[in-house]
Amino acid sequence: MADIGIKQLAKILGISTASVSRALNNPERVSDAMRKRVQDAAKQTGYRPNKMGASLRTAKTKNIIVIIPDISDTFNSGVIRSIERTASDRGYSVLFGDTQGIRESEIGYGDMVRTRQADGIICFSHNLPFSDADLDSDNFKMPPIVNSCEQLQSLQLAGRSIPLVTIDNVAAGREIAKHLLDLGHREIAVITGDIDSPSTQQRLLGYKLALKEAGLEFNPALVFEGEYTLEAGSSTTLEILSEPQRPSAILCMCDETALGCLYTLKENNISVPSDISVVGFDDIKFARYFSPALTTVAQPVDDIGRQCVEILLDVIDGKSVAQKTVILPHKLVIRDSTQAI
Amino acid sequence: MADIGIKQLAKILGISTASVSRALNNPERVSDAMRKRVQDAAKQTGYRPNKMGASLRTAKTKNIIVIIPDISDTFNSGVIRSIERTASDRGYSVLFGDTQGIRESEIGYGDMVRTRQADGIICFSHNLPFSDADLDSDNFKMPPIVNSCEQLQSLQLAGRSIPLVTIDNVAAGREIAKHLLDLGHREIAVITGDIDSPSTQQRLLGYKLALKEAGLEFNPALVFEGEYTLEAGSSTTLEILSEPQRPSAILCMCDETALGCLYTLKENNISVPSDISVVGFDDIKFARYFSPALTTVAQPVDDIGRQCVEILLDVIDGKSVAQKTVILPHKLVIRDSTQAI
DNA sequence: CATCACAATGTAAACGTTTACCTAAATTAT
DNA sequence: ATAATTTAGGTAAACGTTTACATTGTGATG
Repeated sequence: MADIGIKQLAKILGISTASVSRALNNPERVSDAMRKRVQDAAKQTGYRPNKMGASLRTAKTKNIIVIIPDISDTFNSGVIRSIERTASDRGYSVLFGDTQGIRESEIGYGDMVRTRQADGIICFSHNLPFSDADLDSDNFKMPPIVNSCEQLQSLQLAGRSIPLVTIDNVAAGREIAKHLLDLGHREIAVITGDIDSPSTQQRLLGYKLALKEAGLEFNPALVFEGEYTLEAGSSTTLEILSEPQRPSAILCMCDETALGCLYTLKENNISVPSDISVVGFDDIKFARYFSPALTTVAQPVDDIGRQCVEILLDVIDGKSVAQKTVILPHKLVIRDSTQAI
Repeated sequence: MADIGIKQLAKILGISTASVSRALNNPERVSDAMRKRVQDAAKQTGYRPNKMGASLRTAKTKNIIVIIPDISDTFNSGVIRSIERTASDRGYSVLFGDTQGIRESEIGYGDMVRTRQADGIICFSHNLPFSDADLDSDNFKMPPIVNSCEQLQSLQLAGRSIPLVTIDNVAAGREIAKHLLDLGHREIAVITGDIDSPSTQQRLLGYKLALKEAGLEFNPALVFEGEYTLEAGSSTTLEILSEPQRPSAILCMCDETALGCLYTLKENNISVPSDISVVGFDDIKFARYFSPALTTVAQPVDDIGRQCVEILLDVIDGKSVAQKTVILPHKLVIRDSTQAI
């Protein structure tokens, strides 16, 4: 007997499809006898309800889509794992879209909720995954969506409020900069991520705040735009080293960048932390295994992922989301890549 | 105007739904005028065909599911990225299942193709994602599936042949062991992954082969079972160090393990490579940035991912897959963690 | 005993597509 | 000019569920 549908099963049992459906999905709405009979038969025949049929009828897919610039980024993949696990616990499946930062790609994935392939979106980009034309149109209805880690550009929002799960990037930036300042560092170079990204700008703001609190002048010549990658960390560090004046510390806005930085410093026989202190951001799993072990800011990866899906599901279910933006606690993790000057 | 369906669009244009569908999906089957009229109207009204409706009718979801023990494993996430990208190019979406190695979880995800949520499966486990009961049943029909990196346990297969995309793990294991032997190492400890996993066993076999070719006896006391993680690399190395006799080299079957190993050696003031040589496996992106940069075996991550989906789509499309198992070339990458004794 | 409320099940419509089949018109072949 | 073929488009069924509504039976209530 090949694959079997609800009709066949109903016929076999001599009952209606309605009863089968009820016995399986709303067991409390049928008699005990019926429930048992159907469930046994379902198991026995290997009946598996066709999700497409159900989705079509209920207009619910039980899928969520997560839109992310790079699935293989270590920090991201940690959050992704958490997202997948909580979604799965809640009966949802997760579709991943890797956009490589390409706008068209983001929009393509955003479209999947309008084609009813998913019920909602978790987005790691600072752009909404919809075309400007759509966003401007009056008949555009924002689907369930929550932003992870990156705040949206305010101009896109146009008064709309999208839930956000993140750490307090300015506080975190301020804190780790303060750590360096407390150690006596005065010339602190910064390797940023994409300068347009809110997380980068917020962390930079934190850095400036710390400087000001320490009574120091901000020196724009010390900030170097990079990317959240190993390669960028390495190459940008080379840039820094080619400057006439060498900083006593380098603040990287991402651990991968910091690890790339560490590498290049070692290549150039500059020892960390005795010659230069280095800090990162994220506390990816490799950070503590590097040598020297990296001082960094830990983000609560698992919590971020979990909260993202919980809020998203609330929005999908039409529950009002009390707290539109969730700020999770970060933590300064001091290891061996920093020392007093 | 809110969301619009094919019927409304057809009514607006005063034509049948069939024409709309054809104009959009089989443009060559309608007149130029009709095609343009429909396409314009579709764009204008923002019509997005409901995928569930289409899937139900066509019995195709254009989804594939990838089942993986840990999404955040660095090697895996590289393959995943490649999978996602090629799938996306071919018009398929990717559902991810993170199983944490739990059998029930694997089975749950495997079930998704029978509930018509996906058309096929890419599996990173050495187990088939189906219950034994199902596998034994005569009416069980194997859905489109390809295995990535891990060969299936032969007992599960029962004569079935499942496409596999991998490197030649025994050759690779042999090669990297030979590298150490050529450097004069005689006492080579091994940190394996899960001893049940075919990749581990194959690599171990390669190690034994190399030993034999060098005229050396295999010493089981030198193999330590670990896991493909940083933590396991670290803790297992501690074990090795507690043995009376210290090996001159450690062969790790995964880069994360090797990095954990490097860490613990440094903690114990054993310098690599002068005191002990260390090698890994996979060439994850961090390998070359570590200090010392890790000697390892590079796997063609992108190719593996691409081939997996291409073969899978062929199977889905019913094309006969000429080459059931694809062996992709690996490459020994010699860096700074190994040296002659 | 008649009425009512309720529980259990059945009937059939609806979800939004695609496509086999049919018809009419236009083109080509003879 | 007629028959044969092709082309363009329409009609309606089908995909597999869920669920509003209708029906039946059963025990409780007056």
